[in-house]
Amino acid sequence: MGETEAEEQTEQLELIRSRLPRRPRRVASLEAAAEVDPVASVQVDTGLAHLDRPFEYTVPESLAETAQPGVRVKVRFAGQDLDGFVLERKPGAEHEGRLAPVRRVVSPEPVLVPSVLAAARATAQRYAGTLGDVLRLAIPPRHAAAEKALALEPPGRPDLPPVPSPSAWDRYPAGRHFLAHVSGGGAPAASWLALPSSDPAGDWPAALAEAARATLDGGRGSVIVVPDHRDVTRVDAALTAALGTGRHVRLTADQGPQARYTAWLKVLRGHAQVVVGTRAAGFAPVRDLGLLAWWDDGDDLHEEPRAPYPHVREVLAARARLEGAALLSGGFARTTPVRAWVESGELKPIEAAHATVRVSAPRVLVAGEGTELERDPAAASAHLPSLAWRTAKQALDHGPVLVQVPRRGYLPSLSCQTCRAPARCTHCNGPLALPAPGAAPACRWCGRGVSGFECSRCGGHQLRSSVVGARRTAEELGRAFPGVPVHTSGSGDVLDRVAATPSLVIATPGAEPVADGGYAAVLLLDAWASLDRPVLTAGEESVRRWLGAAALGRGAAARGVVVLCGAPTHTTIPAVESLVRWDPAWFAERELDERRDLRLPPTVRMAALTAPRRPLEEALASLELPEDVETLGPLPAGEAAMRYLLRAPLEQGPALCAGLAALRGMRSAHKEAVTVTVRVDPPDIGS
DNA sequence: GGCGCGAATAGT
DNA sequence: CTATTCGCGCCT
Repeated sequence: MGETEAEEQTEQLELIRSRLPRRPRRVASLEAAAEVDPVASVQVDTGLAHLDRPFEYTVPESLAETAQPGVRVKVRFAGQDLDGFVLERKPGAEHEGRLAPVRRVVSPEPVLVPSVLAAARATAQRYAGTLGDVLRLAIPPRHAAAEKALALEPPGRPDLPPVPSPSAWDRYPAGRHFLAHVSGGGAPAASWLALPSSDPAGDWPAALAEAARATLDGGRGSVIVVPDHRDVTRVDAALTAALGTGRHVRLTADQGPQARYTAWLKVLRGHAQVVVGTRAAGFAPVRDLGLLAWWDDGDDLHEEPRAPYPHVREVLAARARLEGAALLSGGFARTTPVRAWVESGELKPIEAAHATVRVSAPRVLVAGEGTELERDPAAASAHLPSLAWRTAKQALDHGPVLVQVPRRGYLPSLSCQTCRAPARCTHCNGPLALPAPGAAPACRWCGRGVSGFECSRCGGHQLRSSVVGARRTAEELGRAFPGVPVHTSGSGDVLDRVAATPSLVIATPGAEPVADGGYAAVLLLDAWASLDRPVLTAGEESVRRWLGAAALGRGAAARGVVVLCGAPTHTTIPAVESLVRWDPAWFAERELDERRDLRLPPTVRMAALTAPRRPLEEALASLELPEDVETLGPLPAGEAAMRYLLRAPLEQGPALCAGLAALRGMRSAHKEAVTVTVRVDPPDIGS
């Protein structure tokens, strides 16, 4: 049979092979080593935590010129050909054994520049991760065709357009100082609270572009990181207005390999000195970096979802420190981490005077939950407070109206329709929830389905979903305002802009389209649901989303109105108050004070250690921790896994991370079967 | 992670 | 004594 024949063939083959002279274990480089600096220190991409360090190789004479620091190379490592970056060339080796030769220079392009290497190292340390992991985030995959197609030398450039005379920074007294300082080669650092502007020449993209222009006037480059693709488009347009064409590039993950690498190469080769992009752009190899800016610190898109999960804020701050560049955090709201840096003096506030705020920001009204619902049948059918309905109705005579609704399935918990008590499982008292949009309610702890719900407080039998999905809301609202065109913008289908003509725009947070001339009114629905989310950041996140939508409305001077719906009215809530007063600085300060009292991030450093019970305990036992680290837990985390939270005072953060990095190295070296996940600054820790 | 090496083990 | 397997440590 075929099988036997195949076996015989294999045997024969093996016989032949065994008679051939044995291949020497190490292929000695027949070629002489380079005369100058014959040793290269190479960061080899092994993917293994305990091998995350440089290894030395000899540089053959034929690669002497091309194997420069920063280039990609192929090297033999543990019997396989691996990729690596040349970190440096040197006359001699520290390694005492025999060195293998660099096998190939993949491309003479020095893609790993010293400044980016330094930032990547700092980032790896900050997050207890490996340099290899960070470099994978920082340097896009090579695209040979792009490398070949792009000219080596920068093209000649036209003069910069004149600087616009009313500045987008006019409303912020400290803003002009900041620009002058950057322009003069300094390294100021600031947290800027932006105000709404219906005029594109005065809005936040224009302000960021102006900052980049001031930096460029001083001979230095800029990196501007924004949360998403739509923001990139807006800032890109503003940069074109401020710099003309050819001075800036956009850098986003969704560009496709060739376009992305081409844009990145333009930065590396110095063709462009200004970059606008999403989070990975934070590592762009801009020459003579003068300014690192990011918009909307609280947007979770600024957090990289791949190990070691760095936040743009930390990457940019590290680069600013290492390169002596200015740092600018902009947003309508201020997050607690940014507030912490304001408090420590690392960032100076750039804020408008109260009088300016009153004119620029829209008027904010609060419609209580449930009140006035029944008086207007049209409002009731749309689940709108009557105040919100009347406001929208009036505003629709003057322009578009934005309705912000929470993301569908975002808060899937259920409550009693009658008394609003959280709905609990009759078996284990766990919270009831809709596992998926449209699915039957079930317990989040024991997984049992719900049959015949009865509220333990009032005996009610009706369940209420805290969140009304965007689609349903759109239909309901359409009926409440007959004859008005309705647009929706949400996950999957996001609108960039809407016209100044009357229309109803239903959007989820972060997907709100910009309206020409600003919205006549903005309705923020389900405030209660937003505030009640069981996460630490529920308050600041609510303020951020509300301000983000409200800032698309016309200012009070242009009769812009915002109605916050479904907010608790029986008590004052700081988040609500800060929106009404348009005072995000006050809220951030208050929120941070509270976190400090409770020893919660960002006033402490936290890390999560997640694994099945046994390896988790082993890992914790072998972990060498600085003195004041508290161990919290373990608590169940997902299926079959447990989680410890480690809490350290900020000054012991580096020591905590060093311990965690050592732990990962040890587990990697010992080939532990199960992975222990380490995450510094874990998101979604419960409140 | 993969591979080579040496110790341990089973087969002769 | 040799063939095979297994576990450990190293990788420049």
